[in-house]
Amino acid sequence: MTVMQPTETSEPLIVPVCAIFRRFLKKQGLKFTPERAKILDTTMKKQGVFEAEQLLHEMREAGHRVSRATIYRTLKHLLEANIITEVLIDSKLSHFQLAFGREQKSHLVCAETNSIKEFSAPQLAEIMRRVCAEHGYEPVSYRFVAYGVSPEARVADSDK
Amino acid sequence: MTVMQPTETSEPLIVPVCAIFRRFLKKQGLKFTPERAKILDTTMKKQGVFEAEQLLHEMREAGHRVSRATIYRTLKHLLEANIITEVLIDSKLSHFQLAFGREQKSHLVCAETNSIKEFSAPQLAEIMRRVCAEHGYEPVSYRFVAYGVSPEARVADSDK
DNA sequence: ATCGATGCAAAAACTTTGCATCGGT
DNA sequence: ACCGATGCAAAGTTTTTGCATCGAT
Repeated sequence: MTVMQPTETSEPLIVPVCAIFRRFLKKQGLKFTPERAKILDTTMKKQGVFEAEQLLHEMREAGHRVSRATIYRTLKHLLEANIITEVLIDSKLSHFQLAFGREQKSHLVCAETNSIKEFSAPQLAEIMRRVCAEHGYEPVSYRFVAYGVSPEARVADSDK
Repeated sequence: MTVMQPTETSEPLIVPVCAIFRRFLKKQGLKFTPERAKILDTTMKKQGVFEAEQLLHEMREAGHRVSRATIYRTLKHLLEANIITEVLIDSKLSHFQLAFGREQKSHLVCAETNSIKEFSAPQLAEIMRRVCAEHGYEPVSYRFVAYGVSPEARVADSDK
């Protein structure tokens, strides 16, 4: 699957996410291990969406010895800690993206090629807050994916 | 994926979805079989989101002999025909919901209990159209899920 | 010294596919 | 009659789990 980079580069994180994660773990009575540190580290360098297996392979190529089980287990904690979020791109694969200390990114997916573009729309957070308020919920996060047919796909279509 | 705008009615379905499906199948050179009819039928009676396995078990309990393979294959066609859409509720499971001839429904998910509430927000379609326009995409559909902590979950929390 | 974490491999959960046969069009 | 559809079981993918050992606090 192709992932296009966001057009606007997001500035480096000011927030020490690592400290946030440690605090989260401690609060849950969990431990901060070198494996978790390495996974968080690799995750923080990610642009756009990524998958668990992808992360595993990248880490192994980088020479880090981490098991598949630990990747999955840590990803769950990062999700719980709201450091990453999950996005629905297509069926059956879990796609993650960084969330903490960043503006929430939404995705524009080409309905034909499945290519992914990121975008931001502050209105979305607004809608989340409003809907939560209407139901007495405490807002946490949201996910928005727009599907459309890209110009490239339309060109390809007319070739047929 | 084929393009089909959601209509903006929340009224009961006037459109004979069955005919829509038949037309879709014919256009693709596919056949309308009794199994597909039964699956569509069961699907149309669904409220809220559902899973493939769930559908399979319900159909079997109702005495319909349909194979798991056919369920999955048909669900794909219903997705293609934009009669159902897919929503991300939590990891790893594909959740579907009726889409055709209905206002697009979004979901408010409790971050603690995973309970799901539906809601509508016309602004979302607006955002989809705007983002698509900005990128030269032809709008197809969108998905929005808001996560928050429900009042019930907060009560349960304070019990601890 | 605890008790959670890790790695591994096995298991589970979900989805797809090959193949022989059946049945819409 | 053709060619797609079905059911079944096997295979494929992605994710989880049991268990013995390790290591953070």
